[in-house]
Amino acid sequence: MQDICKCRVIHEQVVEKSLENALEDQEVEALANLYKAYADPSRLRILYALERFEMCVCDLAAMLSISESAVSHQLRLLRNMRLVKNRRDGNILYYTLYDKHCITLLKTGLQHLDEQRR
Amino acid sequence: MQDICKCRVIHEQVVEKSLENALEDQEVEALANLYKAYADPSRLRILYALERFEMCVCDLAAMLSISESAVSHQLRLLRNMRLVKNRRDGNILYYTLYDKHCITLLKTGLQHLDEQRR
DNA sequence: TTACTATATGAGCAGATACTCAAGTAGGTG
DNA sequence: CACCTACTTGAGTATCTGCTCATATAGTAA
Repeated sequence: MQDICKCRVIHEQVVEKSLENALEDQEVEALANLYKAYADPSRLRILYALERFEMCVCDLAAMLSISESAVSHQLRLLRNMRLVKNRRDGNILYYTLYDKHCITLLKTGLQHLDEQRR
Repeated sequence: MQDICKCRVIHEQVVEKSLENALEDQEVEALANLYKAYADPSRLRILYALERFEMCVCDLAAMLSISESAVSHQLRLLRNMRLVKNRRDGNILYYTLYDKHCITLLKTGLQHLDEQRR
């Protein structure tokens, strides 16, 4: 009567066990943010290109056919996520992947698509 | 003069080569959509739980503490992306992962976070 | 048939996201 | 110093997203 919970649970044990095993809030949040970083065509192209070449902002803008400002905004996000880093040479900033395992998730995604196509 | 392109390209060769090597529009789009499917805490929890248990909509709703309608919307997205499937038993729909490699991308993400923590 | 259960679906809305534009900053050059 | 270049940043905006609510549908049971 005073139980406000409207959940009608059909398989209570399953729900309990999955709650025991569930990821922590913080971890799920961080994981979702990681995927969000990859969940945009422009950012995917940036990461994919930076695997092969060190590039500056205007190079990336030319490659993507979008404004340098737009690229810069995306790079900030990727920087905050520690997926890319930059080094300064004069007044040009050269961007590269933060480290090698940044590309692992991208390749796993491509593989997933490839396997799904069959 | 009649060249409308405003791109000032500093490293023309790099831009050319990355364009040659670039992913196709369709492929990038599909890849971004795949990551989008994983880029939400509720969906991540659903996928993570379904790796271990077959669950119905109201079980998932109870587990996530969100409405069954919300779960159903998310499941539709995951179904469309071929990440989950269902089987009917009476009037209960039991959801499972579409196949084993649906969880590969999730585990790769978790590994990424783990390596980044160091 | 009617009534019920489990789920799906469409409309609507608040918040997030990806861009543009304008202004700002850091380093180089005259 | 002034001025330029390469880039960053904040505000504004159109679109997208994830939810709620109300309604619809598929199967069960009487």
